[in-house]
Amino acid sequence: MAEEMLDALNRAGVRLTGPRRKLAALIERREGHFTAADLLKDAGQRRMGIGRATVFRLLELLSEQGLVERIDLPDGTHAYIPCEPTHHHHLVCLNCGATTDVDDCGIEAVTREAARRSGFKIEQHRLELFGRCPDCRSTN
Amino acid sequence: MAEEMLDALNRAGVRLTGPRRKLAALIERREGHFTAADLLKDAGQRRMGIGRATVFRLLELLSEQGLVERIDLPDGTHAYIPCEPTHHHHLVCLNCGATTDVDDCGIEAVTREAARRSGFKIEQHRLELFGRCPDCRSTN
DNA sequence: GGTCTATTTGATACTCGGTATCATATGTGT
DNA sequence: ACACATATGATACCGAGTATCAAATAGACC
Repeated sequence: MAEEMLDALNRAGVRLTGPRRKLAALIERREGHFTAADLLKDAGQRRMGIGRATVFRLLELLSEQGLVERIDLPDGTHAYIPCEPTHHHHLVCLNCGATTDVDDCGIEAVTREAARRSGFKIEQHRLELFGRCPDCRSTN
Repeated sequence: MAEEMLDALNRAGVRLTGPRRKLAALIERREGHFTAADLLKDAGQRRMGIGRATVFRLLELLSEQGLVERIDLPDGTHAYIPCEPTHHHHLVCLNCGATTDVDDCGIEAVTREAARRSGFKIEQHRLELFGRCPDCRSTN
């Protein structure tokens, strides 16, 4: 998956620098969603001298390539989650932070219906689902 | 609608202070979504000496009562929109900022399907639809 | 209406996520 | 190995939101 990110950076025509490789590896080791601060802390603990700005810059790049997406948690904070660059939605575990992607299981119909009722022309939508993953569901 | 807000504040057991009345009136005059900064500017222009903190405090109160909801625009910024305190979703015009509410037109089925596929127990969801309202659709 | 007190207020200072700037370091095509 | 465009990290900055706290005030009681 770090490979995937580096490939994507290549495709985007940017350089494969040391900091970017290191950060990609750190993102790979993460589970569930994470914040920019989490990544920065990871990097700090390993004494890689990686700057704040670099972290944000990489997250922005990856997000342009669709390999990472920024979501808004129910408590209003922002988090990033690694994902596939196809259209999809996210399921986020409120307990452990695990995420999975779900593809369009019928949302098109919903947006069409909403458009019909409101007269709007709908161009984008965002659906986020929150709950408990199978693990957290059983172990408590 | 300002009435509605003041009623809700009453119901919540908080005081109906001057600043709260004034802000409720300002929110009423707004169209579409607005930011805390917008409100603050409105208040500033009318030389009501209303503090930053007060604005945020009222928005929080109203949001607890479900009369205002904070949404995340596609560009990542936060905005508030006045709305009814029932479960619903928002349709936001990307051109003029107008919003309307749409009730659950089939989303339950979508979340059930996503739950089935993923094994998650879904507890909350958030759906935001972005597009062009009837006016902006025709006039450009 | 006047008094009293808990609640609210606004000023100020702060935190936190994210961005701008800019001199220095480094990837990469040659 | 070179040259130069791109990326980096330090620093300063910005804007949304929160904490603090002394001064103001809503509203319950008389």
